[in-house]
Amino acid sequence: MTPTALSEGAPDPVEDFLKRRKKATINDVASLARVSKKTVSRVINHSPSVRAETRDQVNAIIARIGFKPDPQARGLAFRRSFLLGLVYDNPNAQYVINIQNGVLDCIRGSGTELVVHPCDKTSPDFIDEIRDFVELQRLSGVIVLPPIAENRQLLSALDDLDVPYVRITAMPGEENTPPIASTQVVSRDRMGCRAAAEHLADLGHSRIGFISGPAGYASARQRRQGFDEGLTGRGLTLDPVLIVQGEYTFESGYLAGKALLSQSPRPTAIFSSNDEMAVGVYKAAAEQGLSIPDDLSVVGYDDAPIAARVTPGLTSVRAPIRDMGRAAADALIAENRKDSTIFDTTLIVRQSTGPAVLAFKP
Amino acid sequence: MTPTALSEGAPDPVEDFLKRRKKATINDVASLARVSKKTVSRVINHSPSVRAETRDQVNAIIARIGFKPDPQARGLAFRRSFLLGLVYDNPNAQYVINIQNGVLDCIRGSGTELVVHPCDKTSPDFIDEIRDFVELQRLSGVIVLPPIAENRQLLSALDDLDVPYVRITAMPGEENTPPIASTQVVSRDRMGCRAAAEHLADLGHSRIGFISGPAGYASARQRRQGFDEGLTGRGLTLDPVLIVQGEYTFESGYLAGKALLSQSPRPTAIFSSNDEMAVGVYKAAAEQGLSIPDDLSVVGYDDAPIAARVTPGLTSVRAPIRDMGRAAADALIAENRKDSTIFDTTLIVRQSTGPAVLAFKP
DNA sequence: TTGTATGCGTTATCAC
DNA sequence: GTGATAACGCATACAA
Repeated sequence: MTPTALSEGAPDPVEDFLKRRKKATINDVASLARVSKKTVSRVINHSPSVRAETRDQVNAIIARIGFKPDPQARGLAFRRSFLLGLVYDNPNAQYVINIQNGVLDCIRGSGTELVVHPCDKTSPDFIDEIRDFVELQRLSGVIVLPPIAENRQLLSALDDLDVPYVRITAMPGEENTPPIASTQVVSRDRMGCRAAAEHLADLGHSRIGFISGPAGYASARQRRQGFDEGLTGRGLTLDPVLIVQGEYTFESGYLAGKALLSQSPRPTAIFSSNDEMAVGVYKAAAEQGLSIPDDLSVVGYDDAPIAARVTPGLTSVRAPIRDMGRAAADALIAENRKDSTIFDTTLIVRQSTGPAVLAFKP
Repeated sequence: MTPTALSEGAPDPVEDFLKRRKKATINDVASLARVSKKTVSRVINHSPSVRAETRDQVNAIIARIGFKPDPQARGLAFRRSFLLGLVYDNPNAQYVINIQNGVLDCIRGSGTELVVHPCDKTSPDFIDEIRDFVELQRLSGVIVLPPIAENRQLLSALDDLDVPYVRITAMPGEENTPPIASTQVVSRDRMGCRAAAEHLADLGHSRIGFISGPAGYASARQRRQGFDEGLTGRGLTLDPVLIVQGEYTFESGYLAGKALLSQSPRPTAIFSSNDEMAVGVYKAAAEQGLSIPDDLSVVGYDDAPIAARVTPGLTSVRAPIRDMGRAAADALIAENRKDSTIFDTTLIVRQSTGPAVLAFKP
């Protein structure tokens, strides 16, 4: 039925309403559609127990007056908001925004919005602060990033709040011992590091430096383990003298690189547990007049934007971080909640790695 | 008064309540404090018309049972949420997260949370989409980033919504012609670029390449203008042949650098309108066997993390981006709403710039 | 200074 | 299948 087909004398109540230019509420829809609020509510929430005819009629009104349910009122009644929370204490801005972009990819147009909430894991009321955030905002889901995704206190607090949450981690299962039983989005850090080790071994390197991540980080453990496995597979082992602990920062990578390169004989290759530190190694190498990859091969982890920008391009292990963010959000938004998702990591070979024979001048 | 001091026979109603382990509401506070909901509400909202005695008594109960007003219910009644929106369509992840971190610095502990909402300025319903977001979430404030902070359609849409909003821009006032009259957080892009030009001129450079930002970007115009001013002050001018337009991306910087360096005589210095492109110039220079700064001086803009990480360190103009994010949030949160804030930019000299005399071998 | 009744916009209960 | 009424948790208008 077209509105203009109505008798000219009686003005269309819908047109009448539109002239008022007021934000439409469920009441307006109800009265214009000549049904009760509850019926409108049923239509909004796709309740099956509405006659098709009624439903279409209500939907027509909704479309005409441009009604959108108020998330706050809806949330109040539902006892939950339509917000996802991103909780992290991670100094790597690039990592955080990659995840964030993935999450945003997923929720775009879904009616759910993303609230970002960094925190300070060294604060005494770190847990309470997050608990308040989640509880107060009545989040419909929470995404937790490493390293606090490995914090058992936090996890059990989230369990208590019984809010759906997803952890992003580097090791499947490991920290999921009871009572923690959350969904995980996992990257196979070991896999890519194994490939990195094999790549270096195949280039003839045997004197290889290793810059690890900070103690207590699952990613640091996994990368170390993967690298070990790769070397072992090639009949090599990591010389304890050539292992330096870094902090995932540029500065720590620089210092570690300096320390490694001052040894005699010096390593012909260095694996750095992230790109940030790898670029620190670049600086250390430049200071010593060493050229990459001729005098020294370098491999990083993350395949951060900087890896493709430095000269020479940095060979690095890529994890599909944005995809992981997307998967995390999807696990929280999707109807049928998924189990954990696991992502492979792959070695991206650029120009920072070359044959050991060139570098071997003791 | 200590609770335990009460008569042992009559159990403390507060203790009684705490045993129930239910989330406290304003009703609980009211009944335990033996006042009406309204009085509790007054205390929460710091109404002056509450007797100090009553206030303290209510606050005591609030503290004991750990009551926190529900933002959703509060928002519903207030007709606004306690959320700030960050709206942007900016490919520079580092920039976005810097702003974001500044905003988060400011709102931490304020009870306000940040909702990030990227958008697509090329989409046909770009404006509508943002309007819906702001209206539906009843945001208490919006922060708009460049380049869409210069989009008049968007600005007037925000004006219509009469939501407090702050724009982050590179040029004070310019695009604030009526009816737009929003608060601005401004960086003096020209200032730093003027300094960059002077720096290069003082090093003896006169054949200087200039890589601009994309057409239509206020920042691109301002940086160009500042650089011009700086050269003019030193009796130099920009050779049109040595001006190439970039897109603020690494790739576009690489191509622009390649084009500039293929000229004969080639420039002895290149100013790039952001760091991303400047690093592209590094790559182009390396390919041509040119060493920085001996054969070529390079200056960037942003002082992004990468500027300090590449070798040699990139001389770059620094804008206090995080501070600007903080200022933007502050303008929206603070009691007495501020006017626009303007931030200076400064030249950070590193190792990528040197005397022209060395580079001058035509 | 304090309380009562009512509204904010939606959903849940339980009738019909 | 549909509707009247009471939540949801808090704020405002108006009295007292």
